[in-house]
Amino acid sequence: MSRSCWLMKSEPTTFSIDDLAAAPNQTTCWEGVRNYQARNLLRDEIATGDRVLFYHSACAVPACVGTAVVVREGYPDHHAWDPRHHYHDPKSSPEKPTWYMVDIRLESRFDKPVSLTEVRQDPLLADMPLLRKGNRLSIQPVTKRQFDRIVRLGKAQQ
DNA sequence: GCCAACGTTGGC
DNA sequence: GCCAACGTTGGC
Repeated sequence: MSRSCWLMKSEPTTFSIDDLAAAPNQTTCWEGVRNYQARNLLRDEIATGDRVLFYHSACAVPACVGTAVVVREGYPDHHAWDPRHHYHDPKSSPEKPTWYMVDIRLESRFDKPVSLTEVRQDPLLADMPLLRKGNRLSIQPVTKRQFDRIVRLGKAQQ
């Protein structure tokens, strides 16, 4: 039973890896996913102990900036039930939750960001879903090999 | 700010 | 079930 690897996107203006580092226990719930494909991953696939590449999207330099570990498996995103919450969704209820989230804890911040450009230039990373045209999925599967490669590229000394 | 790609909604 | 309209994502 090996741990799976994932890439999770976040807009740094909304929630950056610095925000994760500053959070209590350097842990956060990955709230606000409102896409069914990503929801299915959160609910059914992502397990405690899985590794996560933390990716900054929609910013000046889109890049992988660190890693995290899943510390709590999929559970209902209760923010969807709160009418005053930004992520409110009337479709979802405590009886029949539509949306799920996991908790992740910071594992490492890279010495240097591994930019999208750098990922694109690396032949070992050519198959990453991140590079597929039009791909907007905010949670993506990553192979162990791809994960390890990016972690290596994020180190100051290689 | 632009725009391509994609997901969702809703009329029919 | 089809598909046009609309909203969102995210690189550039």
